[in-house]
Amino acid sequence: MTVQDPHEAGPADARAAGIKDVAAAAGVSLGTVSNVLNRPDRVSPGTRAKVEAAMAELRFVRNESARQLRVGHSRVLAYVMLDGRNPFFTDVAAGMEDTADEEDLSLFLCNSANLATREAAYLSRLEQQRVQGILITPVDPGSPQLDEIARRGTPLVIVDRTRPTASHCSVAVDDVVGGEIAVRHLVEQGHERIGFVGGLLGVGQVRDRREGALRALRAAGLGPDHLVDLTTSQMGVADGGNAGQRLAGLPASSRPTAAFCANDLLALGLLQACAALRLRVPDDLAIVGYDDIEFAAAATVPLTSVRQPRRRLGRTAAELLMQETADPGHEHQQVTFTPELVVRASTYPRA
Amino acid sequence: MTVQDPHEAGPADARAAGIKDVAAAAGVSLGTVSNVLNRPDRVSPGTRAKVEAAMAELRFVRNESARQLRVGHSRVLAYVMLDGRNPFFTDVAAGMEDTADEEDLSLFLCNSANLATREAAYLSRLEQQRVQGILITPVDPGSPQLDEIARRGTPLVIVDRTRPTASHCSVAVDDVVGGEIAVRHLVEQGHERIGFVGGLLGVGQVRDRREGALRALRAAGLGPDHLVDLTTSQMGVADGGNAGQRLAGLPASSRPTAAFCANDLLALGLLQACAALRLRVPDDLAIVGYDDIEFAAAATVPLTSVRQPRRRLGRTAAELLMQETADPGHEHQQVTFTPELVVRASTYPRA
DNA sequence: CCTCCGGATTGAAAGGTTTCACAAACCTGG
DNA sequence: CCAGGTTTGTGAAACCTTTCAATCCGGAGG
Repeated sequence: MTVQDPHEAGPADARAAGIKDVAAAAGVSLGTVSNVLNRPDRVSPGTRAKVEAAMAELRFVRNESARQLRVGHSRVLAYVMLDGRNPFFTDVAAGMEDTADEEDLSLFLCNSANLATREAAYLSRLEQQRVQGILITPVDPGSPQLDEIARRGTPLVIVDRTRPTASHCSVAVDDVVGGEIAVRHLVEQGHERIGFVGGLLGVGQVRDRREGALRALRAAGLGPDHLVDLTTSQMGVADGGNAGQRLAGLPASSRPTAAFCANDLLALGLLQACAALRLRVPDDLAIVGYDDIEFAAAATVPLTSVRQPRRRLGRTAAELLMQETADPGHEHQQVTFTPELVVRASTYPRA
Repeated sequence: MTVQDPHEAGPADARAAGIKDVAAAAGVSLGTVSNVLNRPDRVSPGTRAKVEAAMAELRFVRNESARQLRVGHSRVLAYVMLDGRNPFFTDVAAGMEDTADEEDLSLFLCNSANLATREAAYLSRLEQQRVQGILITPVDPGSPQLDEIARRGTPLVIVDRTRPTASHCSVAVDDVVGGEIAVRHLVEQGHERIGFVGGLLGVGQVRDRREGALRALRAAGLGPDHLVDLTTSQMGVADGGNAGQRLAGLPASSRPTAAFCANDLLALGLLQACAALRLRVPDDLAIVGYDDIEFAAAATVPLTSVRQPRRRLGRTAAELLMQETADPGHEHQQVTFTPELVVRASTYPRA
């Protein structure tokens, strides 16, 4: 076990040790060192120990590029997320991490921040890196770049979006059902005039939720005129507050007794506005949000909300990706989850 | 520009085209194709066009592993963050992305989720990948793994933590000052008995904030007995609510008129408890939080909070990393930012 | 017409690992 | 003591790109 330079070589180590140096130091061949790395069971305990000692001594760090060049693919998965600052996506990512851990893969997160150019740059870089697979919540689900990547052989799964053609696996949550259970709950509480607070969210997620709301009303024998639209330009807290102002300004005869918000930020803003306007929640106005973000439960009046199985969404997406990796010729699957309602104080039964 | 297989080869393309195939298709040499890729100015417009056409035709995707093997380093930066679900870290990451964009590098995010083993796995994988540099908010800033990585030559910058020895660059925010400005503000509002709500946050961040609080009291001629400790086990919303219960239970003579919380989640929990306990904020209890997360401003009573320059923190960390990459022999720098107070309704002047 | 020059292009080496066919050493049981 | 089998170790080829010294070519200057 002789080592070229046993003294703690200066800060600038001559050159990082490779498998070759380890082999020399341990007095074995290249192939043996490689075996220690990849099939330890094929090498006798004695030599294995020698090799491992040499690796430690030389501070050997395996060169992943070389390995990858040889074997053709890497041990990493990537999730290109739409908005890294939105807790929804980080929760989805947490689910993917669960699966990645099990498979002993690394998950790298890329944040496109809703910028098509940045998304494109990430995708291209990931493809060049020959990552094992890509998970993505795309800025534009219709982008041809997604097809090209899949065609060239990198497995790709679409998350929280769907596309007309079944050219990829995808996982999503049924937004129509989400809207339906939210409003059905309100109807069951005796509400008959319901405000819908929502803006223009990409790809008709808002539209679907509204559609579900209408369906629930219809099931209760109530027409579409029982849904009062309070349209917002964005989907932030401020927009919810704004909608609250407008709602409070309606004549008592046409003012809703309950509101269904297309996401929790809107709902929180609405809640805040109610406090300012001296409207009691849920007595004067019941509120249902969407997403069940952490702060929904922590609001001054804990918020009833439609919960999406975020973590499971991520888990399933990653599992689909694994399937596709294992069998490139498989049938693409479109998995749809059903959301559930979490009832809290903001819709407790009216007195 | 002849191509082996011009018909849209079936879904299973024989084998991905390499630089060699492109060269053949374009009727030029390997080196020329490489030049088109790396020094387009060295090749005549005519041939360049030919080569580019061939690349498009063959759907050439550069093999990053091979490139990297040759040149020795990659074009990616990584941020190993402590908790991907905490908006603080994702904001820091956004700042890093700014810098990475400018340098035309990719930033990959890794979430250690506060798990030392997962962090170790990511670090080791990143080192094997020969990433250009690592940014990290470590689970344990004292971990020797960090030193080893730096010693072996991968630039590494510590984010939002400091360590005793100056063996790395680091960026952090001055928590003592943060505590000081928070409590000074409360003292200026006339409060003389102040509750400190905080748990055991890693590496004495909580300790520093408390230290700053004491300093502010001292500066106002008030002794340490004017700080009432409400210690929590964790730092979540529930813990804040819990602290609120205890606070409300104190005899009027010793009950604080204001509370300084070590983070905004605690503050929001406390706020919520106050509503339930019929304590008016800020009249009966003024509240200052820490971090100024998005929901601080959106709370029912908007929260006064200590804001850290998150994005700038990330930006600066990445810049430091760039410096270290450019000049490996440079002096490590410890950059410290100063937080600022954002005053909102939860501490408006008492009537 | 020859030389020389500079820009464009070429060809081969190098980079670190994995893989695989093969050799060596060892063991088992007859 | 040997045949045959198993376990361990070897060495060279292959993966795809970049780099750089060398070559080629067309034209300017003599």
